[in-house]
Amino acid sequence: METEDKENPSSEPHKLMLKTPLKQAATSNSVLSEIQNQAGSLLTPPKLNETSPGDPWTPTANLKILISAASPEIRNREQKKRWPDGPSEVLEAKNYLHEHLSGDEYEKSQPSRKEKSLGLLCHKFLVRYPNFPNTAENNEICLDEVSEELNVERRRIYDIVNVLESLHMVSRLAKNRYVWHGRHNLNKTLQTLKKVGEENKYKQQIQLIKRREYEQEFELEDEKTGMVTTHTSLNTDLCFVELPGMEFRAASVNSRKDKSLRVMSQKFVMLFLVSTPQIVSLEVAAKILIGEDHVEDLDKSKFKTKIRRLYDIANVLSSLELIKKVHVKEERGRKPAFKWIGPHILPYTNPVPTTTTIVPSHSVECKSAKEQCSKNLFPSRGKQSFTRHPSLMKLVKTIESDRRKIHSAPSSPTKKTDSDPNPSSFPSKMAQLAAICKEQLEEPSRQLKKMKMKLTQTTMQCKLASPVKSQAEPVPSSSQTPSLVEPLGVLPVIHNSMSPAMLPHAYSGVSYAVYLHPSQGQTMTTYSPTFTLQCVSCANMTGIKTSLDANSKALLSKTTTEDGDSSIVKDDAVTEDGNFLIAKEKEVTKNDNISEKCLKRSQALLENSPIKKYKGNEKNLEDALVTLFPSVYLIPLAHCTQLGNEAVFYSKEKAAMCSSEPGTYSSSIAGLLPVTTSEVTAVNFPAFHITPLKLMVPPSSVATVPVANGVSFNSSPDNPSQSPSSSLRNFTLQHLGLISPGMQVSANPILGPASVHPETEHVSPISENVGSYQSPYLGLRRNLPSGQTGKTSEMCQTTTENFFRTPGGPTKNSSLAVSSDSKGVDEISQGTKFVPQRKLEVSTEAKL
DNA sequence: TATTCCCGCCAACAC
DNA sequence: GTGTTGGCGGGAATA
Repeated sequence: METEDKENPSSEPHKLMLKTPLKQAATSNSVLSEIQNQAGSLLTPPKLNETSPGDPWTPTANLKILISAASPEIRNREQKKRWPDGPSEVLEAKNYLHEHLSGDEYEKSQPSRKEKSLGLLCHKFLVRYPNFPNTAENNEICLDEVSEELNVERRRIYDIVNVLESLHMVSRLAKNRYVWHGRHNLNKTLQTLKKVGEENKYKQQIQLIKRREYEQEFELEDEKTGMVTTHTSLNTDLCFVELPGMEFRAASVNSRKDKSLRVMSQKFVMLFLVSTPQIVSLEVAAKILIGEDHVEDLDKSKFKTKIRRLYDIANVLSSLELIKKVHVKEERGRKPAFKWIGPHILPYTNPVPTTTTIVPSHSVECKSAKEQCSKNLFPSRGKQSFTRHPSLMKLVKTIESDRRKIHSAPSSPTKKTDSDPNPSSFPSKMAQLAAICKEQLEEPSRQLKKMKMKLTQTTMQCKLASPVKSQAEPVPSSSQTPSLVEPLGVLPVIHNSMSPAMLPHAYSGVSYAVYLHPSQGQTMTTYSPTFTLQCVSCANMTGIKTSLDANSKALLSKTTTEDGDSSIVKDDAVTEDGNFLIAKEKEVTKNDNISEKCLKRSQALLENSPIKKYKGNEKNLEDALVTLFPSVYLIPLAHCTQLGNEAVFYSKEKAAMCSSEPGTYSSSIAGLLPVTTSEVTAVNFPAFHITPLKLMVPPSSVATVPVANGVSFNSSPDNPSQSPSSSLRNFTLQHLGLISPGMQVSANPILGPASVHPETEHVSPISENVGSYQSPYLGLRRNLPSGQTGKTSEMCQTTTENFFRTPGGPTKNSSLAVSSDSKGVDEISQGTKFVPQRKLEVSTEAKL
């Protein structure tokens, strides 16, 4: 039963005409469709119901259309009517008419697939409406009308509208009627989607899938099919994400939402927003979407169907210029993928009192910011418009709570920092950690006073060296000099990879807060033993294993642009709507010259490690995902203080960019501050020689203080032998004063030799201290209940993201400079790079 | 051959 | 019962 025939009588002839075997007729229709569209719906039946009995699709009507299109009068009239900014459109129509009416070609040519593609149709659809419509005006959309004007089945309009609705560019008013919102809500929607995507750990899912793919490539006997297995699905079962005032009113919202195109679209977008680089292959997306739809039902046909739908969605998103098609080349061939070209959304960066963002107060801010999402999802004013999945409700509640606390002025960490540089004013947990550090280092309380002084000093230095400016500066190579800040000169400092904004402060002897970003738990940044800075989660061995695997996959899946750039970081930091920073997607690519054998070998080593026993324990894997805290940030406290009022923070993006630098060997998706061995020694741990090291560790990251270089940093994934127990042991021993802080009990018999970085030979003992120093916290972290920490991690995410945003906003340019300028490290480390990867090539193709 | 995705059947749902 | 909505998959066009 084709209901369209019933509900849209006038379309029936059209439909029949389309079905006609006569090529010419079909061509005419197609051309007419184009003409109608490009000319601004020249015929524009007011409404389908009001369409004149004279069917527009009769030959006579077609002729009228052509005449109308060619007539300036009619065109102008219609243009005024429908195209406020239509001159260009009229020109297009002219060209189109000229192109199609001046010859026989168009009659001979068939309407190609492209002409009828959903993407083009969506483009036509979008052209009809302004990006930012005047909300005061009537922006209603009649689907019948649109389908009529665009000369397509209404079914196709549904496809478009569903995707647009998923982005809240339209919302349903009533049957057959929608209201056009344009891009007014787009950023907010993307922001929300990103948050929800993070909450649902899509990033981890992607990595899990990639990891399994990788394992399959190496013929792990346990793997049977290429399909996603249950452990790849975190079973979040997302429902449609709403925005206030845009509650969904679709008829089938309750029954079909699970497989709804709009929900799929949202999930698809989430994948882009949470992944780094923001390239998502259809295969991975399909697996994830299927996974959430109960993987047990998965079969080939389901997969194919999902792929089809993803194509539909992707075409619309492409028309919206949010994504573009690329191809990911792998060993096995080319895979279709899409790359996010829309705004880079930094979740919940909407104007927040700057005084609330510097130091994350663990108990308050770190309850995190789902509230924003929640408020977006569910306006407090009204009732929910449709049944929502319980899990979503749960999520929303948490979000609401988090947001409330983020915006809670009294808990503002910045305030404390600004008003009182005294470390004692930090949140209690931070203070405790700092105290632990002090104790471990056998540094008396005088260090605090010293730190105060240095903070003050650094504040002045910060004023001299604008963080924003410095961020924008290219990072000098190893010879980089701390321009405005006097290096303490305690230890040699090599800045081949450090953020320029941080360097001066680093040299200034500023105390650094070591922060591990909880939101990047899956993005273990190192696999190579030679990583100079490694992020560690020793919460448990499972965590290590999982993160290692995930990271290896992340590395493997690093994409390289078609031109073969091995390190590309783009930054087009802009602001949009003044609401939040939008940075162009950063593409961080890894070196291509690392053989997979190395990876395999490393994995084999891993397999031999005690971690192996966890393999196959899917539950553990999932749990581990929650407990990973791989990213590290070194935050000059003075810097933070200084920048607090400027609402500029160190961003994980920045860190991630830095991490892309060869010298860091870090995953592009990891947030870390790339430092060389020397940097770590001299700068990042001034506490050992200069100022107290202050650990600002959110509750979720309590135990993770991963700062070290290759060898000394032996609790990293590349050192599987460094078990949590080892870390705990070291910490305990050190804490009890049984061993010195610089001592490290554990050894790395497995990867140790391979992990020797050329520079590590010159590593001072302090570096080693660093390595051992962090272990205690890893141990502490391990003691935390995984569930609790995982949740806390999430809750802290938003706050920490804000907090650690790079001064001056996204400053990936500087990172780009870093990449290009840091040849020293590159050269140094090249020989020992141990970055496993599966080379992926991304080639862009202009879809339309 | 693989990828892409148009097309329309037809079922769920609302009225 | 009628109309709306949209999941779904065949299969053709395209690469």
